[in-house]
Formats: sequence, C-alpha cells, structure tokens
Amino acid sequence: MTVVPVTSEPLDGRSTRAERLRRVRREKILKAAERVFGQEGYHNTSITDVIEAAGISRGTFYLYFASKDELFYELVDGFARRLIDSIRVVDPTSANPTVDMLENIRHVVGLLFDHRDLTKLLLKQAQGVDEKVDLILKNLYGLLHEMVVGALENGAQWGLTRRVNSQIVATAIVGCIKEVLYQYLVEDREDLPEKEAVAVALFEFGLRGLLPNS
Amino acid sequence: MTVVPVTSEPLDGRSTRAERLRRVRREKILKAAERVFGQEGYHNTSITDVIEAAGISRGTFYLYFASKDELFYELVDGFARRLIDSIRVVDPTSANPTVDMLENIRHVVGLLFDHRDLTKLLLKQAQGVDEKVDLILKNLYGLLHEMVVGALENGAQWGLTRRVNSQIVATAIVGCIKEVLYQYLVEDREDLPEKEAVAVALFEFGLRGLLPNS
Amino acid sequence: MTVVPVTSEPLDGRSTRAERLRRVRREKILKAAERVFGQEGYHNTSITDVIEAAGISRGTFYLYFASKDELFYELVDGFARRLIDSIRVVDPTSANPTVDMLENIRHVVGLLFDHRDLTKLLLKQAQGVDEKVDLILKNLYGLLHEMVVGALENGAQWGLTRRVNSQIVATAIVGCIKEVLYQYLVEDREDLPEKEAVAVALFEFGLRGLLPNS
Amino acid sequence: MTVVPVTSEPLDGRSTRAERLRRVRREKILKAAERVFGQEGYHNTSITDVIEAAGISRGTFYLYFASKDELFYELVDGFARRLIDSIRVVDPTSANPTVDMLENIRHVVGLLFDHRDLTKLLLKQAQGVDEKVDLILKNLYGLLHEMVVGALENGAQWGLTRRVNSQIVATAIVGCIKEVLYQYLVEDREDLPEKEAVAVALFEFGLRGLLPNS
DNA sequence: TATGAATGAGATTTCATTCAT
DNA sequence: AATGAATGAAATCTCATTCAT
Repeated sequence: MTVVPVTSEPLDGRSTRAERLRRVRREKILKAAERVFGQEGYHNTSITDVIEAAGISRGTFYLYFASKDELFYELVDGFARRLIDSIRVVDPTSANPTVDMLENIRHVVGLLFDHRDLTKLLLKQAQGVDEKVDLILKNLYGLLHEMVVGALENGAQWGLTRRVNSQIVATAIVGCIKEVLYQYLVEDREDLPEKEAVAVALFEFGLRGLLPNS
Repeated sequence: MTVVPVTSEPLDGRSTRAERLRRVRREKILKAAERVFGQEGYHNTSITDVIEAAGISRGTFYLYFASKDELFYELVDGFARRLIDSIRVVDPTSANPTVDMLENIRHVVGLLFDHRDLTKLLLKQAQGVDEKVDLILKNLYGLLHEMVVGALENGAQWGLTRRVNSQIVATAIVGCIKEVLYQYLVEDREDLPEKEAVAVALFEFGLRGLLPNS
Repeated sequence: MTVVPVTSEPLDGRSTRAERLRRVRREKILKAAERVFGQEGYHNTSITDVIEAAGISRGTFYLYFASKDELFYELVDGFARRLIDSIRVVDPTSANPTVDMLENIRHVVGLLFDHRDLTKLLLKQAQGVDEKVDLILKNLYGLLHEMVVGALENGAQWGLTRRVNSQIVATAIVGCIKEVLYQYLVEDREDLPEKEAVAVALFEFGLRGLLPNS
Repeated sequence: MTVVPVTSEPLDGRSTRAERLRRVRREKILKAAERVFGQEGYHNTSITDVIEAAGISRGTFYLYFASKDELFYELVDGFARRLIDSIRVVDPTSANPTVDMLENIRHVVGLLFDHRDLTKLLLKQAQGVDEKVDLILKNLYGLLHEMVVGALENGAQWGLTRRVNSQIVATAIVGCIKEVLYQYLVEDREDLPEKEAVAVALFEFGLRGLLPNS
C-alpha cells in the first residue's frame, strides 16, 4: 500500500513539482512561439504576438525567457537537438545499407514534416538573427554534412558508391533535402506528393543520377 | 548649313547627362546597400548603415529611393533580372547538349560569385521581408524550376536522361545548386574549391548519381 | 453561503477600476494636449511637447492614442460633443423666450471660457489639419447655424422678431459669437469685460441693432 | 525726337529694369503662393508646391525670399496694406453717412472676393504660423475694430445710432463680416447669394437688429 | 542669375524590456 | 509568481534650406 502524504509533499518533491510546472509553462510558450515565428518569421513577430498566442502576460514571458533572442535560440536549439538525435549512422556492413539510408531519410523527413513552421523558418529566415542561432545552424548543417561525407567515403570504400568529390557532393545532397523539404512544406499547395514519393524520388535521383540505365 | 557645337552636348544631351548622373548615384547607393544588406541582413541594417556605407546624407537617400523596402526591392529585382537574362535555354538537338548545360551552370555560377553578399542574402534571408520581394523570388525560383523540369522532360524524351519524377527531381537539383553556392559563398572559408571543380562535381553527381559504374 | 470579500471590489470591479484608471490617464493627456495645442497651435506642437506637458514617456503616449492626429481628433470631438450637449433649444411658447435665449448664450459662453485654449484653437487654427476634424467642425458650426436659422424663423413666425434673410443673418450671428469669444479669450489682455457684460451687449445688439430707439 | 540708346542703357536705367524684372518675378511667386497656400493651407503647403506653381526652381525661390515664413509674411502684409488702403473713413457729417458706410462694406467685400483663397487663409489658418504675421493680423483687425468703434461712437454722438458698449459691439460687427465672408467664400457651394444681398442683409441686421419695427 | 542635388535637424512611431503592484 | 502599464532607444521618413555648378 502506497502512502500519499496529504498535508504536504516532501521538500524535494515540492521543488520537483515546481520545476515541472515551470518546464510545462516554458514548453507552452515555446510551442506558441514556434507557431507564430513559423508563420510570420522572426522579425515580423513581436513579443506581443508570442504572448497572445501563448495566453500569458508580458511580464510572465520575461520570467521564463531572458529575451526574444533567447526564446528563438531555445526553439532552434531544442529542434536541432531532436533532429540530431533522430539521425542514426548507417552501418555499411549491415545487411541492407541502402535500406537503412532510406529509412534514415524517412525518419528525418517525418520529424521535419511534424514541425513544418519551424522547419521553414530554419531553412529560410533563421540566419543572421542571432549569433548563437547561427552557430547552432552551422553546427547542425555541419553535422549533417559530415555524416553525408562519411557515408559517401564509406560507401566508396566498400564499393557501394562511386568515388566523388565528397565535400561538394555532400553539400549538394544536403541542398537537395533542404529544398525538397521546403517546397513541400509550403502549405497552400494542393499538389503535394506523398512523403513516400518524395523520399523515393530523392533516393533514386541521388543514387542513379539522371543518365539512362546502360 | 547648321553648325553643331562640338564641345557642348546636343540639346537633349543635357537631360541625358543628368539622367546618367542620377543612375550612377543610384548605382552607388545600390552597391553600398548590397554590401551592408549582404553582411548584416535586411532587418539588422538601418538606413543609417546604408547611407554611411554610401557616403551620402539621410535626405539624399530619399531622393533616390522612396523607402527602405523599395531599395531592397530594386536590389533584388535588378539582380533577378540579370540572373534570368544570363540563363540560356539548352537546345537538346545541339551537338553537345551536355556541354551546353555545363556552360550554363558555369555562367550562372560566375554571376552569383560576383555578387556574393546579395546571393547569400537571397538564399537565406530575403523571404518574408516584403511581399513584392517574395513574389520576385517565387518567380525567379519558379522559372529556374520550370527550366530544369523542361530540361529533364526533354532529356527523357530524347533518351539523354532517365525518366524521373521531374517535379521532385527538379526541386532537388535547384536545391543542390542553392546549397553548394551558399556554402562556397561563405567568405571566411579558406578551403574553397575552384569554381571549376564545383561545377564539374555537381554535374557529375547530377548525371551519374552515386552508384558505381556498372 | 457565499462569502463576499468586503475590502476588495467585486469581480468585474477590477476591470472597471482599470478602465477608470485608463480613462483618468487619457484625460490627463488630453488636458495637457489641450494646453499645448491651444498655446502653440497644432502644427507647432510636437509629440515631445505633449508628453512633456503630460509628464509621460513617449511610449506611454502611444499606449493611449494611436497618433497625433487621433489625439487632436479626440480633443475636438469631445469638446464638440460637450458643446452640443450644452445647447438647449429655445421654446418660443415659453413664458420668456428671450430670457431663455440669453440663458443659452450664457451657458455656451461659460463652457467656452472654461476651455479657452481649445476654443481659440478651434476658432482660428483647427481647419485643414485633418479631414475628420474638419468634418466635426463643419457639423458643429452647421448645427449652430441651423439652430440660429430655426430661431430666426420661429421668432419671425411668432412675431417676436423681424423677418430677415435668415441664412445670412444666422451666419452673421454665429460670426458675432465667434469673434467676441475669440477676442475675449486672448489671455494677455487686462481689459476683459465680464462674461455678463459680453452676453448682455451681444444680446442687445442682436435684438435692437444700432439704430436709436424710435 | 527721342534718342534711344542702342548699344547700352544708362546705368540707372539698367538697374531700374533689373529691379522691375525682380519685382515682376517676386509678384509671380507671390501669386502662385497665394493660390497654393489658399488651397492647401500654410502647413500643408511645401516649398515644392510653391515653386511648382510658380514654375521656378528651388534655388531661385531663395533668391527672392529668405524663407517660407517670409514669403507668407509678405503675402499677408501686402494684402493687409491693400485692404487698409481700400477702407475710407466715413464722415458722419456727409450727406448720407449710411450710404457711405454701405459703400465701404461693398468696397471691402469686393476686394476680399477677388482674393478668395488668401482671405479664407487669413480668416481661418494664418494665426500661430509666424509672430510677424500674427502681429499684422492683430494690427489689421485692430484697425478694423478701431474704425468700427469710432463709427459707433461718432454715430452715437451724432444721434445716428444708439449708445452701445462700443468695444464689444465693434468686435461683434467685425465677427459678422468675417463669418459671412468666410461662408460665402467657400467655393463648392452652389447656393451662394449675390454679393449685393449679403451686403444689404448684413447692413439691415446691423442697424435694426432682430426686433420687429415698433 | 538660375539651378536642383544635397543636406541634416527634427518629426512621428515602434517595440523589446523593466518594474511597481 | 503573475501582471500589464510604463519606458526610451532607435527606426523611418520629411522638408526647409544651402551650395556647387
């Protein structure tokens, strides 16, 4: 039988609850900010927009975030972390490395589609807002780039892919992903192909290029 | 016999000269603006920054441009026009269509490298600043996209390329170009490959993909 | 049993109190603006003048008024409303219609004397500042004019006054009032006659004209 | 036989011609300014408006007038002088002093009708623009006022008019004239009575007041 | 003398941030 | 902890005036 204290919680329990509440509040603000930043862009969004979307007062906002920049930083930072976590390194000795790669692409694409607004923002407007944000983006894209470079070099070493200028080609591949994503994240298009079709077409193009099968 | 003065200009010459001067001064402001917008971004750049960079007074600026928005619009519009003009449609029946395509890429890449700051700005920050600018960008990228789609479909029809989902693949190709450009426009990198290497690597990757030659 | 707290206000009382405070502060700004606009004129008065006179900061001003124009509009509109409310239609069948008329003049004159600055401003400088303000003035003077026209025609019908060109004479009467007011509102005159003397002299002149009693 | 020098004019003749030209130019600018100031008001009229209306360049304007204020001052000053010149003192011992007075009113009204724009401007917006202008207006209206006061006192002394509070009544009479003028100077009215009717109605009202003939 | 491009002080307005309640 | 009124630095834009040609 579990005894639940009635009158008061243990000291650290209380602090934990307070912390949890605080985190929940922060999360609520971050979610609202993601929405408004994503829809209007960083510079066209005022603190007023954020607090109205979050349903809090101006003063409260500054209890949770030191500044507009910091809010944006946290938003980008959190998303970047989740994105990085979602990427799995492909083991070229696995049974089906290409299947793994496809899986990886699907995975990341899925996460990004779940955060359309923020993704669009990161792809097109986040740069130049704040130095710390720029650094995050640089790191994020740098990581992506290095992973692709690694994959290309591994692939070449194992004979799975051709030898290419892996720096340039990695950049190109990252660009493919970014652009395709961006285009298919724009909401008011009716002609959006399925995620599946996008992933497959990208994959095919990347592997085989445009030349006809010999 | 009519005597035409040699030293002075013809009657309408006066207005032409004034106009020329005016255009030169506009150009001076546009160039300064390109520099500061490109380095600091649109929102982090004030009119004060622009006029200081251009070496003119506040009032003079408004003699040449109606507003900060209009300045930015002209900057983007002018660049978009030059960019569009620099693109030549590839004739698939020519002796070497692939050479033509490579030439085209070289051409555009060259123009963009000559306007690093502005290109970076257009690629990463110009969206959401101004509706008219958004429209220009949409048209510019739309045109690029349509050209690539056309090339893909022509290529497939003539047996030069495989049949692919031309919409998605065109988007991917545009993305490749954008990203590679952007990365190699960032100034403080010492390891920039030559333009030539970039063009060739992009080209190879696009045509052959990553799979090894069978 | 519901306990109603005694010291604090009822639930909607909070919002009412806030609103009251807001109205008080608006009133404070309006009063300061009346002073500076009245002394310096609309165009010679800057927002800086207003906020210094009101003892508030720049930002606070825009918390209460959307623009300098709107401030002026509210000032004029509020005054016009109070002025119109202060005018009572004279019933020609009353015991002493002429006494009523005199009372009316006294009433309006009193209100205007209590708002010297604003009155001077309206009489001499308010026109052409803002279209909405022009409309208010047109309506205000139009109303005054129509009332005088009505009084003249009623008076003639009841045999209390002569038949005159009521349009022109009404305009003249309105002009008398305006000018006399204006002259006796100029502050630095020491020789101001009493309100009473002004009202009586105007009244006498209007009724009897200048010709000697026959 | 008059000898006209062919090659060059006498020294003072040349300067006279130059002066005349200068005066003509000034007059042209003043006329244009009267038009634009009268239509848009002092503060809504820019130097640009004036020089466009006058068909001269910006620099030329400042060759003829030291400032916008000075231009306005000259405009008002010149008009005030002509107005004062047009007023003739009524001699109460003349055969028909009332006829003289009516003649006077007609005269001034005629001059004002010939300068509608400027008159409207002086009546409603000129005050508070410039101290020197304010002084002119004060003097102008002061003179008018004194003349009317004099007429009233003369009239009373000679038994032509009743004894009234001549200060207040004079102010009232000036106000009548101003207001009637203003109303009938507003251009877009179709129902304007004839000048004649206006003068007569004013005159009748002023002399007899509103009470029915006993 | 005439020109009109250039000037810069100053106006209005915005908005991220602070602070008394 | 929460509120929202108050703040003021800084932004954009105007326009009377100057000055080199």
